[in-house]
Amino acid sequence: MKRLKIPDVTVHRLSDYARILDQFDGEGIRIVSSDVLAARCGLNPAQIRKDLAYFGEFGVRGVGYHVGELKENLKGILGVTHAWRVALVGAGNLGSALAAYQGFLTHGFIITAVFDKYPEQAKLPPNGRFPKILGVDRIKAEIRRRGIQIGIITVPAEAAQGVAERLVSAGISGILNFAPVRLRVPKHVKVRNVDLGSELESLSFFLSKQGGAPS
Amino acid sequence: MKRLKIPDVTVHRLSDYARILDQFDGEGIRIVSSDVLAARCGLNPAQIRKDLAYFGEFGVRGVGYHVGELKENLKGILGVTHAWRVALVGAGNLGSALAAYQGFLTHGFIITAVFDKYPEQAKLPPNGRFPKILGVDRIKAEIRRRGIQIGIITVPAEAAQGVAERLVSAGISGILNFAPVRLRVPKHVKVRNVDLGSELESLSFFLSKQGGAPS
DNA sequence: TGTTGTGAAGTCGTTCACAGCT
DNA sequence: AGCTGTGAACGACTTCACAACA
Repeated sequence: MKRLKIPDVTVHRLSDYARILDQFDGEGIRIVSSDVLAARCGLNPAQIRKDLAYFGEFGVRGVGYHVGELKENLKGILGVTHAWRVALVGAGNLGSALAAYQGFLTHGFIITAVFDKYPEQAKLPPNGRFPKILGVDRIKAEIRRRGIQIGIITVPAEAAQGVAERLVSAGISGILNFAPVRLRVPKHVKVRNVDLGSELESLSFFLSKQGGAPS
Repeated sequence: MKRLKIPDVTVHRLSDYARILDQFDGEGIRIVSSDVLAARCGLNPAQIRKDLAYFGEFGVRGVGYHVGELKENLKGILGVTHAWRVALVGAGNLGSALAAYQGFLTHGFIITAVFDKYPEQAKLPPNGRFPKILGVDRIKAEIRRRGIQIGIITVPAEAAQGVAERLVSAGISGILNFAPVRLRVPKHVKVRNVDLGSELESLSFFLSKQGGAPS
């Protein structure tokens, strides 16, 4: 086992592996080879072995990997053996949807607080299982009080940097940012950007090249 | 101007450049150097020059780039000089929010049709500006009739592959996929995946390494 | 025998450094 | 003099190919 910087792409693939192993597990498959796993991910088998090699030796030569065992190992590596508490800032359309979106729960992330600049005006999630929406001025206090570790930013671009600073000063060091801006944060803070506009523009680019010009 | 394969990362950066040039434009800045632009993006200046060099020579040596001109050029390259018509499949929490989300419009993407397996049960967007939700069985006919070019998939993982196939058979060749599965599509079809769970797991990984273990 | 784990080779994207223009 | 455009150097990630081994 080596102590190296892990490439971002590797971490993302680890997520994929874990999800696919879950499926195999559900199908009653006990052992997989890197070949089979690679086919399911659309990757080269050596890629998988190299990714895993960053963290140890999980396979059995001549046999393959034990599905359940590898899955548990991956969960441990990803840090999702226990749930993380998440704060969501910006309860507009997108933010409210994420708060209501079940998808996160299965991955071990619990939205524990929701903040908005105008808590009264915020669009409420369709069901009532979510915490009351609080003003952004309460970010620092509530995040500390509730032991929240991850922040999701779904405010307009202009407000994103300010929110990021509040989150950081509240002690958060992981941010999932949906605003189309590059946040400036201390280097101990990890930011992942999700820019839906940019994703669509990327599709637009490829479609244009193929002659499928827009209306 | 060369005819090469453009790296995906380059296309994404072009989006960034276009957005930042828009900001400069708004600030009344007429000329930028690759240095200034790079600083704003957090990149190396040579990176920007290389990215642009895939498509032509847009700058003036000894001077820099004309903001408005470069911006228009980038929009042309990205294919966003005219609006694209988009279909959204899956009107659950996430899908409804995207339908209601204004962010796309500014980028020149118009959600022209929304489909769901159970159109009556689907959560309606908060405002009434959006098309009636149609059954997934009408995908092919409606997409063709309305000349839709891009599909967004926000259905559960199990349903995503089937939806992708319907979209492709309707003639769509660009898909933005929010379901956590690798879609199998013909190679003329471009798929961009947005996996929110995986993004959070990636944050989880980095937080765990830093000792900020979850609850 | 079959499949892992891994050094070496290969590929692709980034950064350097400077020639070429304005 | 200053900044772009670009070949060459570099670095990072991927794939190959095979030794190690159950």
